[in-house]
Amino acid sequence: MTRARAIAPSATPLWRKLGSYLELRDEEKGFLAELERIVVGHPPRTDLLQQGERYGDVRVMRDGWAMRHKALPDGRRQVVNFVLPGDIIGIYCNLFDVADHSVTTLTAVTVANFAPERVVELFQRFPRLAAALAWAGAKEEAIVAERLLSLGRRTALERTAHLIVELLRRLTVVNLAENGRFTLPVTQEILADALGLSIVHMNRTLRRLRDGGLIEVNGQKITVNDLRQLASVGQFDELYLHLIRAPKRLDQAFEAARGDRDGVRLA
Amino acid sequence: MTRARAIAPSATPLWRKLGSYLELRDEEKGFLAELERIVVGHPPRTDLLQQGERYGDVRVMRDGWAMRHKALPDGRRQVVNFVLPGDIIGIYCNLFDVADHSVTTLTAVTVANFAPERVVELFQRFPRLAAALAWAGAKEEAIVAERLLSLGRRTALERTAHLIVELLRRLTVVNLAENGRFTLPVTQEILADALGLSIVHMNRTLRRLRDGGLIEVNGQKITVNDLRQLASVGQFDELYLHLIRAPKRLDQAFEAARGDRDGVRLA
DNA sequence: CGAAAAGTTGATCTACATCAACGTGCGTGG
DNA sequence: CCACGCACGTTGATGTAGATCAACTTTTCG
Repeated sequence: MTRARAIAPSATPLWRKLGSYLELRDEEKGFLAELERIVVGHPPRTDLLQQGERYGDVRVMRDGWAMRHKALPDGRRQVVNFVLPGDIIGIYCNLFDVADHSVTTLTAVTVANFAPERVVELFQRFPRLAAALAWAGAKEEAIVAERLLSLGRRTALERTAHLIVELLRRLTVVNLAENGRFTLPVTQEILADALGLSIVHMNRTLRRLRDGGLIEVNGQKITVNDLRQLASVGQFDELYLHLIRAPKRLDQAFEAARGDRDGVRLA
Repeated sequence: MTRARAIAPSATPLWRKLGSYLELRDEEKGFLAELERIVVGHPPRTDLLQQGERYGDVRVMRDGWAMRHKALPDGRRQVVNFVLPGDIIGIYCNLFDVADHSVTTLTAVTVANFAPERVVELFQRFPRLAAALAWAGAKEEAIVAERLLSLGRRTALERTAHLIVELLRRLTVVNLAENGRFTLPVTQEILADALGLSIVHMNRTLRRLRDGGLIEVNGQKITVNDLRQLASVGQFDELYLHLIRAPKRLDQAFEAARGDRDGVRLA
């Protein structure tokens, strides 16, 4: 852990993410800025959270990649999801005491830390933010459920194609990919652990996609050459990503509710 | 769908679930009772929600079993989780428009329905309930993540043992199991779809557990004879279930926050 | 520049899938 | 009341996707 410092309030990834669900008000912006006041850097391959240990502060990813993973006693490991800027680590930790998973950085990373009590405060004072966070959580679950479908019912080739398309879509939304090209700061071993494959088979599967001309890989750069075909191989249906077609949807919901409220109560 | 009727407010599974996180206040109880006012019955093997279709009302499971599942275009299917009394279906549906999964009843079922707008109202008026629901959602995600670990890294035998132990633990908490004995209203095909196995291999795997004397099966009744060993085979570590050791934990969190509030704000 | 980490490839093995057949209980209609 | 059909369970034979083992190359990095 390095460099703890205060920063001026400004648009952060979390801010932008929540801002895509609802028009943030000044007091909400202020609260978020305050939550993200303390920023800390961590080098690659550092544990931000360890399975079996107590939760500490809540963390907001500001920059870099991490992975959420679980391990069996004998060392077998499953990567549950990748943590991208704007994602939150351990938001409900005042309720769980011991972590059932680890979070490890993949790149150098900066995260904001705040005390778990602030979450309670947030629920009390900023219901709109609370709803937005709950929504973000639901979206994450949808991604994990889709990965479950992959591991349960897709072949190695399909899984791999699917994951690459998913990452491309997610990264494009946050401007971390363009022209089908993005950085995947991950070894084949980690990829294998995300897809439930052996390293060797992971390697061969990537090779098949490369040989088929669907993707190009050099170093950690991946380029998707034929998105249409890759998505088709992976049976990719982006329903589950719930990318927002009607932005500020939450805003509308809250507006509507405000109108209804007194008329409907205990009807 | 049959029998829509109003019922007198009383302890429902949802009520009991949230009540284990915090001491419900009268107005909170009132609101919950109102949410669950309209109760509807459905026969077994009915879709409560269909992948690809619009969400309708929010539903609270009151009685019976259902499953949450996703399908690939070619028919391959993955059961994501089992839905038990007290679980909520589609709680954030005012935010997603199209369902990325289906929910199908396994037994005859009664569910309560309410309009998605009520969720917004709940966030505005009852922050403690909102937090409790968010927590419940996080617990569900933990279960899905653990299943992901199973499909990715556990063998068929381990997965199966793990799932049986998990169900036993979850059902025991809500008094739906005793002495290691419970009803699993599920065909081997559905079990296979939950564990990412073929029907045939599911059958053989169950047989191995039976032959080993770890479980007994007749009809839909499962009896766990040797929980210790079954848990060991499944590498079961109940961390992820987050069964409550410190009940009313949320209560404490809210109490603490109330004290802090003014002193800390914008410190 | 040297060592460790990561990637690659071939040979072999195996857990699980697929195919095929048959048994069993049960609801329904003749 | 029987029989027919159908859903579900069971078991054996065989096929295969992906694991494991082993060796080697390339890249990374101190």
